[in-house]
Amino acid sequence: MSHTILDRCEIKGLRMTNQRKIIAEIIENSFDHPDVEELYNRASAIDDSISIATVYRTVKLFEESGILDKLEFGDGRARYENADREHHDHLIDINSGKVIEFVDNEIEKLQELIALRLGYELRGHKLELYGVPIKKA
Amino acid sequence: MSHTILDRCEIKGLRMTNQRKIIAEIIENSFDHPDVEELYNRASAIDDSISIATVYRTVKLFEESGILDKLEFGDGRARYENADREHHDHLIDINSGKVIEFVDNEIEKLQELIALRLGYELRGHKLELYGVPIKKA
DNA sequence: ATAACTGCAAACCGTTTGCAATAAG
DNA sequence: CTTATTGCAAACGGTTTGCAGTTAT
Repeated sequence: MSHTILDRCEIKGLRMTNQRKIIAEIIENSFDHPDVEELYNRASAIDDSISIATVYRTVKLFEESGILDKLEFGDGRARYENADREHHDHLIDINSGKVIEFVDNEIEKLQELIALRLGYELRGHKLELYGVPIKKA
Repeated sequence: MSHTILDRCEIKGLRMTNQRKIIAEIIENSFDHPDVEELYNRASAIDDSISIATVYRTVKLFEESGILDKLEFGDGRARYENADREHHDHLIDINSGKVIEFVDNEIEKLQELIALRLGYELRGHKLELYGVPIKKA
């Protein structure tokens, strides 16, 4: 990991307001997977005038700029994580909703093979294999 | 595929109203991936007194009975397909939203290996590898 | 200075639910 | 006949948006 989220925002030329800096820093230092409301709670603890609309607008902007990845775990809430990270997977405990990150070299290799296999077959569209997100195609 | 959706509903002892029969038959004969509103449109064409609330209640009931699988492609709308089908995957065209079904033996084998690998490591909870749904764990 | 950003509150959209009327067994 | 199911419309929860005021550059 070379640059912070803030760094990368500035490199992209995004106008860095106080609110955006706070949100960037919170995500930078969050190793769980807070949804937007939780981000809003954490941001409010630092600056209680921040609005949830701004949190929504900010994570959307950061995602569109390739700075964050949007995660959808099927519970109706979006989560965002730093896009500049080593590849890893997520396990979702269906009972508790808890998200666990993990890396498994064996699985890593298998995913690599799936991506390769798909990349070979696809052309012309940006596609995603449901379940196994493929970076490009 | 041995039994129709209707058959399996009756085996489960579900009370089969006209509305439910219509919805069951529409899903049985849909080889695209209609969302709930599209199911409602197709059902309305057969019986225009059917309400969208009933469609929602019915697909939920069928899913809870293990008759349908719920698919979430991250566009905010749920889709349902017959649970009694050979394993297959879905490709989502990120530009058009179109869903393409496919089977690839090579990928099939790799998924098998991932499931095996995960099943070996997990215990106690029903878990899902984000991206690669695992039937049990 | 001025264009982009913010907070607020209202709107949005997919989904769920309370209720009185209806239909399945 | 009895209980589950329905249609309707209102409510819900996560997210987006119009607007007037504020802030970064």
